[in-house]
Amino acid sequence: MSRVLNDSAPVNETTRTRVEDAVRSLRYVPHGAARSLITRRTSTFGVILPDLYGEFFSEVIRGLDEAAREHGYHLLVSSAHSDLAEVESAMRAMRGRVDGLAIMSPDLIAGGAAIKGPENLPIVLVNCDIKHSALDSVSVDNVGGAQSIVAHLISHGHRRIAIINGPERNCDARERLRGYRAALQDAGLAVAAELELPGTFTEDSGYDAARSLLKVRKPATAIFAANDSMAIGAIAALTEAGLAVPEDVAVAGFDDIPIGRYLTPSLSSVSVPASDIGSRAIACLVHATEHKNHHVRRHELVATQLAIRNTCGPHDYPRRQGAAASRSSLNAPTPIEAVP
Amino acid sequence: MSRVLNDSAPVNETTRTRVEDAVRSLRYVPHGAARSLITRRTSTFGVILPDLYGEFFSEVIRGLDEAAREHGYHLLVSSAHSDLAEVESAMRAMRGRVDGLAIMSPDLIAGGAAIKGPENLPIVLVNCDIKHSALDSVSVDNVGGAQSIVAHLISHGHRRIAIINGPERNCDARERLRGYRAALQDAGLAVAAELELPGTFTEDSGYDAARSLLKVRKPATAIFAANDSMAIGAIAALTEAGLAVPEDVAVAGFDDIPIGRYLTPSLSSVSVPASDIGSRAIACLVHATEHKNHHVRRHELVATQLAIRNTCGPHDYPRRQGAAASRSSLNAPTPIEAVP
DNA sequence: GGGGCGGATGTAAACGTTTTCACGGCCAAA
DNA sequence: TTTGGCCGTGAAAACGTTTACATCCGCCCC
Repeated sequence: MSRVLNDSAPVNETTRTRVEDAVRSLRYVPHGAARSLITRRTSTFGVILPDLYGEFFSEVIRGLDEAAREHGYHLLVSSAHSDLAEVESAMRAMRGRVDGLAIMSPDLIAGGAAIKGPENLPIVLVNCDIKHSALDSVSVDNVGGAQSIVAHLISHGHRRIAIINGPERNCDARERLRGYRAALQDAGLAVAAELELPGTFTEDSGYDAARSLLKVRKPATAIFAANDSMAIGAIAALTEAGLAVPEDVAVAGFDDIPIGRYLTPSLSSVSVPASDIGSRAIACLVHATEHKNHHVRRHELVATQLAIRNTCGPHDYPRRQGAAASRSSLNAPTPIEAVP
Repeated sequence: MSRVLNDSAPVNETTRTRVEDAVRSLRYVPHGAARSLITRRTSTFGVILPDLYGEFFSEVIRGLDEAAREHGYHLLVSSAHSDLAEVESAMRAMRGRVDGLAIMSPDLIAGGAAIKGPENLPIVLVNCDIKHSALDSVSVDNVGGAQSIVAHLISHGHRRIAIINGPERNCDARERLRGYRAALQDAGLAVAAELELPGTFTEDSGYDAARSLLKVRKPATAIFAANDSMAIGAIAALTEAGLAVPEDVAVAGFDDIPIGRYLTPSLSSVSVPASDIGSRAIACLVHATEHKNHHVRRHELVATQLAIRNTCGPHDYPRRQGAAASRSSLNAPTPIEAVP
């Protein structure tokens, strides 16, 4: 009987034990779908992912997962959705199976604008471009992160700083470009078109971009790559061309992938707390379901941190903390510096 | 009407369009739970994960996810389950929400033996210890992989080869130890207790193990670490002690984590096709559901590959393929060699 | 012209829960 | 003694689908 299982009503002690015995002997387990049908809640949040999720997304998923478990929810994942139609089809498939939806789709053009829940299903946009007023959102502070690290390069004395950009339609890439430009303007430096190179977030595209950058008349003394993979490719191209990093050209990336600290020289980058993104997305959904989706929408921006290492030059920049005593360069993660 | 949506019966063209119009105008979306209830299928597989899933597990999940999508299934994940009680509680929570279950729990002691589905729910054990006859299983060929790479070290002329082992209760660790011993015995070498060091799969434990190994009277000339993290820690301890890798001591790991190829010297290891594990687990579940769980059980072993790089010594071992022309050491993954 | 048949559609049962309602005791208060 | 409320329990409705069944109509064939 449901009353003993859920403590939903007072029940006599003798019948309680009688029911419990029966439950045990029949190996009875309540049926989730049937319960969801009448209860109108599933204790499950849906997650819609882009095609290829690498390190970053799997960290986000971990954050989602941990926070979901903490709040007593499960996760129903559905991946490989690059365009709006696919996302909508996935949303349709999840109707009646989830209490809320986290959509991660950084490549979606104006994705948030067109997304519409079937009824009043709570939806949180994770790392999507549009701050859609009807939907919650959690995003990385790409602008701030890019701006900080470019400012850091500027503080090293660099005046000609190039950027290797990400895909045009990717919102992260667009925002990092904005941050780059903002940092230049803050320092009174001109934005030069020949120093803004296209890229596709792949190592190869970083390599190609750096090579084409070497052909510019007045070469840059520093390169900001919009992600770490491209930074790694760029460094390969530079060293191949006989240039030393960071002595001849400084390099900085974005994402702070784990590999970065093991490279020689170790890669300066912008660290984004990926799992925090996931947990904050879940927090949004929990809050939304508690208010039956009648709540004021939130647009959260999670702060990045500078991960200053060796590819951006000697450490004349004031450090927040001294270098930790370490056993070897191999397993000595560079201390991370908070963005001011 | 369900007939037009599912094409389950012939329906007149005019009524079909009439229904379709209504569906569109009412923004109607079928309710998953209700459908599952009557259909007795959910198009969803459950995945039960251990607490902290790193690189390896997130790759497995990707494999699961891709294969599931390919077969028209979703994934319901539930993590943080280190003991049997927790796993069973998770299984209970999934009753009626999934058509099958993939359980990954390498730390479970004899886990498979006690696991029992509520009804006849298809279950596949992923990387668990016991080959339980009533349940399908997909596991890494830890024994074969360890045996291969230790044999490789032996082929380099090493006679005293140490192992840094993983946690006692971890089945991967136990099997890798077995493979290590088998390789030694195949080569007529004695198994020495002082060369088998405990570890916990962490970088620190590898560091500690290598340090204690240096105190042995007749030190080893090669170290096989049961995973890459410990290998990295061990290398740190060796270089700190003034020993050169691989000249003084050769080192090999297991897992082939991406960082390995970026280290200097790059880390020799055993590559396990993590995402294949996931897709084969899904294949098992699909096969099981198609046969209503009345099928002969499978116990699949996925083969590993040797990833021979620089920490195990000069390449006098016959290579299957020549070194690929590469731009730089940074982005030149060492070609992977198939296990014979 | 009637019976049978097949295509199209309406109807009702079923899935396994939760929740609401009603009922029967029982005790306290009037 | 009657009335009202409370506790415990059984019965029934509801959730939103699918499926099996029944109905109806038009048609062909005997």
